[in-house]
Amino acid sequence: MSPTILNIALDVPLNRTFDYLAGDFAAKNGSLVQVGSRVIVPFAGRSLVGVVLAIKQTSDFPIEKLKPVSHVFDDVVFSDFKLLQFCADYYHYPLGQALISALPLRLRQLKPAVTRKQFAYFLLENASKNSIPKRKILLERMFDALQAAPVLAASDAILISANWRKAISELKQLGLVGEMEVLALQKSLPTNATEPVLNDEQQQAIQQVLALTHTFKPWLLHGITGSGKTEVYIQILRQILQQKDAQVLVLVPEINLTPQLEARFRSRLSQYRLVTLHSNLSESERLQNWLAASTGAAKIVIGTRLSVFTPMPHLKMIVIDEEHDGSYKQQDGMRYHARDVAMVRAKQLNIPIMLGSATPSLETWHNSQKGQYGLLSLRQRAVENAQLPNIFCIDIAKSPTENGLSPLLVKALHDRLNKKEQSLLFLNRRGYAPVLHCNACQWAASCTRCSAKLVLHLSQKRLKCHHCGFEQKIPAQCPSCGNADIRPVGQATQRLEQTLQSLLPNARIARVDRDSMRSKDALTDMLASVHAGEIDILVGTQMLAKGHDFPNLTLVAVLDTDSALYSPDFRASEKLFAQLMQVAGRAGRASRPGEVLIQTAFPQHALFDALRSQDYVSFANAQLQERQAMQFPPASFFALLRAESAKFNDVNKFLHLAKIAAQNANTSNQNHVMVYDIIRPQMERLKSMERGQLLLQAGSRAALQRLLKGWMPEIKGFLLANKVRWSLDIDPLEF
DNA sequence: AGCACGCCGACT
DNA sequence: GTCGGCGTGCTC
Repeated sequence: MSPTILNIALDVPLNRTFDYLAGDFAAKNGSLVQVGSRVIVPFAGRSLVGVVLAIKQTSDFPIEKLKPVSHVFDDVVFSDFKLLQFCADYYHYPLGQALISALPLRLRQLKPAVTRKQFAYFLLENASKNSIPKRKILLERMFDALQAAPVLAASDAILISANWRKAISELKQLGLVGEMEVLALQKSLPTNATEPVLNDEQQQAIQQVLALTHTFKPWLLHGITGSGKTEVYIQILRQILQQKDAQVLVLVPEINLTPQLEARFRSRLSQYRLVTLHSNLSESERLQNWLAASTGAAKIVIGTRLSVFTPMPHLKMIVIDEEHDGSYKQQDGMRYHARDVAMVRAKQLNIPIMLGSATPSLETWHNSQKGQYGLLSLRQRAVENAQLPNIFCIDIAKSPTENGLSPLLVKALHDRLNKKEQSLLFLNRRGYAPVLHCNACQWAASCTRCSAKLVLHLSQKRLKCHHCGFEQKIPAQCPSCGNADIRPVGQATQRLEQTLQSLLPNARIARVDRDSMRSKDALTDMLASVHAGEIDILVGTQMLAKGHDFPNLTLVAVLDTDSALYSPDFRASEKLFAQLMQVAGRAGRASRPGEVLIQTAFPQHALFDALRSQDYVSFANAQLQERQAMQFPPASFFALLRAESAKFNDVNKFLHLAKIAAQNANTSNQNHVMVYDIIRPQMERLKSMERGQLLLQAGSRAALQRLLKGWMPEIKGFLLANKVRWSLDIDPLEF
């Protein structure tokens, strides 16, 4: 009788899978090993975790050389390979690596996944606080908490003390506390489900989507900030979830998974078990939630990009909020785009998918214009009385800035201060000044490891590289010529804060950037004090652009946009427009009209025209025409081969070989793939690595993929392929 | 990727 | 004499 052979995917950078003997783990009566089982196998002298792809009787490899698997776990069955197989092919990444890295960390380890049961605790009858020994303050505090709440969940107990587990077990030993098992992370939220009144557009959108729920159908929900997109998602999903066992997946950008959003879904869809999957979870929470999704127990999964791969046996709809957001693109390893992967998943499962945005990516807009996606527009603000902000440009040629601020802007800030309204200043650069410059010899402090200038951080009296973390003391004189007159040049948030404080000494100013918001709760605390009206002027970076609503905020100023207007990156205006729309949405969300002031040297730029009228559609259509004329995405498709090494010479040689191979493949396949010259990215050197890249462009995905199919193995065969670090980026966002 | 196997320089 | 440097080559 032929032995049972397991085809297994392993986390190794090889484009193949491996066969093992099932040995003692072969299916007997009940099947012990199944497709999707997690296993441990011996591999090149070590033990690795693998996933069983197939069970079969034959192998292409000599059977006598096959080794038996060392262990088969029964903790998880991950048999949903179709999506990852597609990704492995499309992104040219080894299936095993794609598959294993889609698992929670706990499942990549050589240990069984322990799913700790969750308990809730309660005081036993007649429990008396007097039974607690003296000086056991923690026990007393825990007792008080238990007295206040009927049952205390682990998630509540941890708020009292990190040592809650020990305290609870002591209380149990004292006979004061009992425990009961509860469903993991079933937070009990009060259901204050007041149904908002929907406007016509929202109702129509919901009706249209619900008319086609059992087939693959992509929708673009295009709605300005405050138009009530979330409400549309919720009401659609509520209907979808009424199907038996149905599950839904909601993808959000990294920063958008705020407790508010989670709370809103929880309270409005409280009858369905909801789990989240994002980077702030502990590994054990992530495992619990992932397992809850993969067994079908969790009905709603809200997660960031990686959760697009979460197995969900009864997935019935996918929603992608803020679909244009760059954080959906994985920037290392398998460089997938979660929005695109979600689209494939929806197609494979034959279910609807909805992309929501105020400023859709041009790729998505293009698809909606072609009729491939159904377009649902929300043009009205759902928030009562809310008005669109007025957007003005301040021409810095006519009103020159002093320390980064034009007099017109300062006056506007004064006005708000007098009216006791809040203002927000955006400057996407943290630190004190972006450059430290010598007036005598034009020297500027730069990083030795990166091709970047060091940023001056005056508060810490240090120069820092924002790319590699390099730091040094501020030199007393110019290291190049000895001149003592070296000065900070340009504006960054710390300096802006300082300037504002001296111009407006009575204003209460707060700065929000990565430096000032180091600690875990700093941002939350800051947002609370803004809401409480304790802040007049906020100065901040990107961090402030998203999600936060300040009802009393009536002025938003944007200080430095011009570098993006004429950037070599063809996506720069798309990104800038989206960012400015988002920022503008921060102003005047309540009944007060907002004002947005943009300091620029190019007030006549077409981008600002579209922005002033909040006219995404004409902006997007104009951009699409430009892209069409230039044959840039979405009018064409890119693949980018990146390489880096300590010596640029190696990078160059590697890319040169790759280029020749691509050209040859092109002619022999009669392909029409454009192979560009080797170029260096804007950041030529990063962390002491010299970088280079080779761009391929084609009129269709198929043509590009045809070339890549033969090209990739060829590249892997180059001797230099092991000397330089390289990666392939399909549909790259950054160059 | 790792880890083993392999062939040449300075150490208890 | 051996410990260990990291070059190349294979992993079911």
